[in-house]
Amino acid sequence: MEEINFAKIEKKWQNAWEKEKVFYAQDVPSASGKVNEKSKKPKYYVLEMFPYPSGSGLHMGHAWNYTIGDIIARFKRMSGFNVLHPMGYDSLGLPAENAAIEAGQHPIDYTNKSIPNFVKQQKAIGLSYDWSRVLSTHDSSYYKWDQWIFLKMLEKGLVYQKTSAVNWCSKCNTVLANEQVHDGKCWRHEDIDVKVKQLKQWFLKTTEYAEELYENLDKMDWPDRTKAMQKNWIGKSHGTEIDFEINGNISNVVLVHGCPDSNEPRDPETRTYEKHWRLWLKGELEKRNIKVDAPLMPEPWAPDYKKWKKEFDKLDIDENSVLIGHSCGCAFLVRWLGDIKRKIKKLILVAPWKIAYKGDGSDKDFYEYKINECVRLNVGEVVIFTSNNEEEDGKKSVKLFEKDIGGEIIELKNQGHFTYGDMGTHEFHKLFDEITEGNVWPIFTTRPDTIFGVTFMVVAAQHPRLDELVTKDQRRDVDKFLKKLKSVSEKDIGDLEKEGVFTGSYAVNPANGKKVPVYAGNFVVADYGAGMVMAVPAHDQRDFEFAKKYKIDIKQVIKPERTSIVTITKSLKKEFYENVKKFGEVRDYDSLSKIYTENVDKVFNLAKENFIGGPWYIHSEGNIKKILIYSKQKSEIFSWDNEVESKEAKKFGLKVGIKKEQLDYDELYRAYTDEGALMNSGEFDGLDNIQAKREITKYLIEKKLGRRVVNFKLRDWGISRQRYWGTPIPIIHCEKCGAVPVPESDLPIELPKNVKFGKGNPLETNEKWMSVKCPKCGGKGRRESDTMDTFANSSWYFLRYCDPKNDKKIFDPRKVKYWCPVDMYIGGAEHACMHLIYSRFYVKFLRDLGLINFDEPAVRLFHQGMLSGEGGVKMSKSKPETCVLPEAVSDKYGIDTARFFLSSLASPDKDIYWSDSGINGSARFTRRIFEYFKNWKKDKDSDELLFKLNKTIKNVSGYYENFEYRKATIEIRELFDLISRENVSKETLEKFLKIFNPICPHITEELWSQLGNKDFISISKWPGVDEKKIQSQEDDSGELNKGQLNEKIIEELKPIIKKYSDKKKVYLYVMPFELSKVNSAKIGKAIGKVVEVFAVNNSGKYDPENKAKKAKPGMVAIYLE
RNA sequence: GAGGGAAUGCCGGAGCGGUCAAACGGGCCAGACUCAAGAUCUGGUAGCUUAUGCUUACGGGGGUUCGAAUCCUCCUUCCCUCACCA
Repeated sequence: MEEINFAKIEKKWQNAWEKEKVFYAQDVPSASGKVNEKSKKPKYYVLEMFPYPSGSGLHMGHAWNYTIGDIIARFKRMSGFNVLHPMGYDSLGLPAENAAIEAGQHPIDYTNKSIPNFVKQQKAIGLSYDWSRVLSTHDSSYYKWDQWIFLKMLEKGLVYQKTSAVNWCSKCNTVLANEQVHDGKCWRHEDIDVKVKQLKQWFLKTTEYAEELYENLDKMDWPDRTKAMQKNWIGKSHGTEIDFEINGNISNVVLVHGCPDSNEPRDPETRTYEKHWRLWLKGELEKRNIKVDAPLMPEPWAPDYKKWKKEFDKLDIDENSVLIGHSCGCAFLVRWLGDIKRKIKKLILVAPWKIAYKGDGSDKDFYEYKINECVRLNVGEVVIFTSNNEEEDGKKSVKLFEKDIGGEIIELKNQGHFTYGDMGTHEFHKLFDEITEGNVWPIFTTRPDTIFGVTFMVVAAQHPRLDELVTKDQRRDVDKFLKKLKSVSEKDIGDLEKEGVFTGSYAVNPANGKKVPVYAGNFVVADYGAGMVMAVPAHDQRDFEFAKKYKIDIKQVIKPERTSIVTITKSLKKEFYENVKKFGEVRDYDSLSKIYTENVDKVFNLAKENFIGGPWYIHSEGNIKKILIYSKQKSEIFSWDNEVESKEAKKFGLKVGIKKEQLDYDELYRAYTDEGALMNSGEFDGLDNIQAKREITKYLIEKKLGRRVVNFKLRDWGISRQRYWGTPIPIIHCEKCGAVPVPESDLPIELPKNVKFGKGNPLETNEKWMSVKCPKCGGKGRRESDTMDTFANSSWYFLRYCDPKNDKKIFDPRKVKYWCPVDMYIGGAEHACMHLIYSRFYVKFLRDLGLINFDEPAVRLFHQGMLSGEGGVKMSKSKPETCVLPEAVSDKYGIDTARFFLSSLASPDKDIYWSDSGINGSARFTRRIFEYFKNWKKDKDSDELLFKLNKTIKNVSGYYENFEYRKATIEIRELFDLISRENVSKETLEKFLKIFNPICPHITEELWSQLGNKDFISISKWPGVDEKKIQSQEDDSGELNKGQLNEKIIEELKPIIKKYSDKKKVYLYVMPFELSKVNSAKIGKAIGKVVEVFAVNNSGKYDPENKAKKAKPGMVAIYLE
């Protein structure tokens, strides 16, 4: 057999396609608005995820990925679509930088060398790309628009900067996204432990779109698993946010009263201001378990520092004390603090007074002292209350205090000197709030129904506000715990035992006012929800374990109702039933119930014999509707109901009957997390817990103690990378103005070539690039040296393909409107959560910016499977021996043979293996085709062939549409098998080539020209289907021949009648239009039974078992009686 | 623990309640052509048997149905994703 020169054929047609721009998509609409020919066709945008061009080129696995898209692009193009099938390179980013460094080259040089190599290889596979649209993200004309989008997001408030703990890979020398960390290891370096580092980072507010990102998924035609993964990632959960008051580490509140003027109304009891807020405040605080010290000072009308000090020295003051002074009390308090030099949490001065009254020198010493500067250092927080209508001296005093100890001044309206006379009330809520500020912790829960079962709280060990909760006594224990925690590497977090430590603080359960301890725990995630959980050990397994470990109360609030239905086998049922009958006559359902009730023990024993497991119990409930038997050991409950079928049993059975003794948690080894009725929950007792969720939430909302919330797991996207090879973030840091956005007109900020690699961020090694003028004030500024995550580039590239060369705008919205969204997006499943969420986010942003008019980037998404080498070895470019190279395959078998072989292996979403013997089989086929064409002589087609041809065209079209390439190859083989048996017409051969073209473009193009065609088969019209040819053949085959329906029915009935010879009458149900064709007498005669025929839509038909619905065209439904 | 997917002859892999001992390919076996091998072509490839026959078979147990690889249910096993998410 003659050898076919595949290389020559491939080159020939690749060059011809290129020269004639065969695959160039026609751009529409043009700027002038003129509509051209191609725009009249429907558009189809098929896109494969663009690669990062590695220097080592591509292997067969990559080639296959692109081929998957190419087949559909070619099919669509022939089917009359204006197809956009572009290719580009994700050349800017970490992978490329790493590869370049490894190769010892500058990333620019490395990339510029790699891309042409990639293009060459891709062209050699015969991919039908529009090469005029190729783009590379490292091109500043591309990443200019990354920067532009960043500025737009900044304008819209979707960008912010914050210091945050980041994942740091020491090998990449950069920050990794959460998604890029697997098991505490870098996604690119499996040997590198990711470390936690604190850095100032730029973030994009992806959370702003969390709701839409989540909800839209339901409407999208994407693979279920991808949608499931994204849903999981975004993690929407509905719940209730409940306010817990935790008066954390306030060890006590100390109140110092002032010295009322002699003419001021005075309270005889307290010797201070009359009806003062002091008493009200004390009461309010004590209600909340906060200790209040409010000593009465000696002779307030003639205050003496030493005497007062003596009184005060008796009090316990520590770093968690809050000290409040009023009026002259402030003067004392500050002086005293200067003397004792102790640390306190907070100092609140209300209408402070530090100036002696004119003309009265007696207590001058009390007021006019020098404030010790250590006060400023020792006091955690200072707040000064004053009022607009305070006396001049008072106002002066405020300034004096503020000068020496600083603090926040709160000026209230018309409160004078904050006495009853000035305020008109003894309630001083602003002060109360100031003391308890931040003590309300909104806690997220999905189980508000268990609120009464809360017996402790757990705050994340990494919670930023943990310190506020730690009391003096517990400080040491907590520190010890935290230290231990840090020594454990993050990768073990999953296996970590739940551990915690008491913080010393107590929270107040808003439902019942009970105090519960607050623990710090290693199992609470700091940045989800509130970073603190309400723990219900009786009904949450994790909490349960924790409570057991630390011997915390477990309070049950849901009564278990454990039921499960197990269907008992027919034979067992029968046997059991026969035995039950021995106990009495069974006439009907009630009599059966009676037997059960009266013979509980006997039935019980019988059940024991008949059914597996034990020991057994029978539970009855008055009139027995069912017997419930369960095995305590297996903790399962079997139910059997004579009347109710197993299907219904589920509906009916679950709620009825089972009474289990209340679970005793001392004996219990696990929490009860299933449904049940509430108990120990006050007014909510007895409510079904599902209902209770609603009711308790409603109650909390009414009391303003909670609210319904939706919580997301999705975090904002940290885009900062401390790397060179990324889009520079368009920000200039000015000494005066802070972070200033670069004006749009200055874009792009190009990456400087002259940088040094090795330590830290290479960009910072180019001083010339770094130092710039501030765009705002013209002063000294430095460029932001962080670059953007590579996913920023790939989040919108598919839009740029529509208008890749536009240097005025990111793209012409009219062009994008025509082409987008992408109709078919093909890429690996590994991008399900990163790239595909980010690009959805970008699309939504650009839509809200008014640039595009659709919501999602791609209508359909397809994940291809992986191609492995012979024997299942993963192909890796770093291990050349594992790789099958397209050029090698091409030389030996021709690239079309490889395309055919891979298509025939399995559906493209499955993982497949390369096999040398397998491709031999495909090579046999391609050779046979060439062989046939060589010897072919024009002739007429047989009917059988025309039937097969048309049927194949019809089916294959559907197969290409749905990525069922394997089935396409099978039918094409079958068709060719028929063709090869005879000499067929030219038309048939041409049609055959056309449907074969998407998979094997080169050889079909070659054979097409051999048949004398001067045009390209690749853009020829897809063959039509002659339905008549298919129809007539099928009729002949007798399958659905309506004239023979009677015979068919007889044949069908014969075996059934044989089997059920005792039945007298046969009812047949047919489709209405077939009724006339069915002869009941004829059939009846043939089978020897009485036959009655009904149309399925006949409402008067006799059909006790509702069989009629089973009838189908050409097929009757049968009922025997 | 949560979610998603899967299980078919020697292998890969189609399978629409009846036309299913189950497409197609690979492998293997036999035959043809050859001195021979390869290539090519033809046939076979669950068992009994050589019949337009029966039996056993689509992970296992049950069920629905006149009829199940296909529908329901439980179980087992495997793969993937997320994983202390309150």
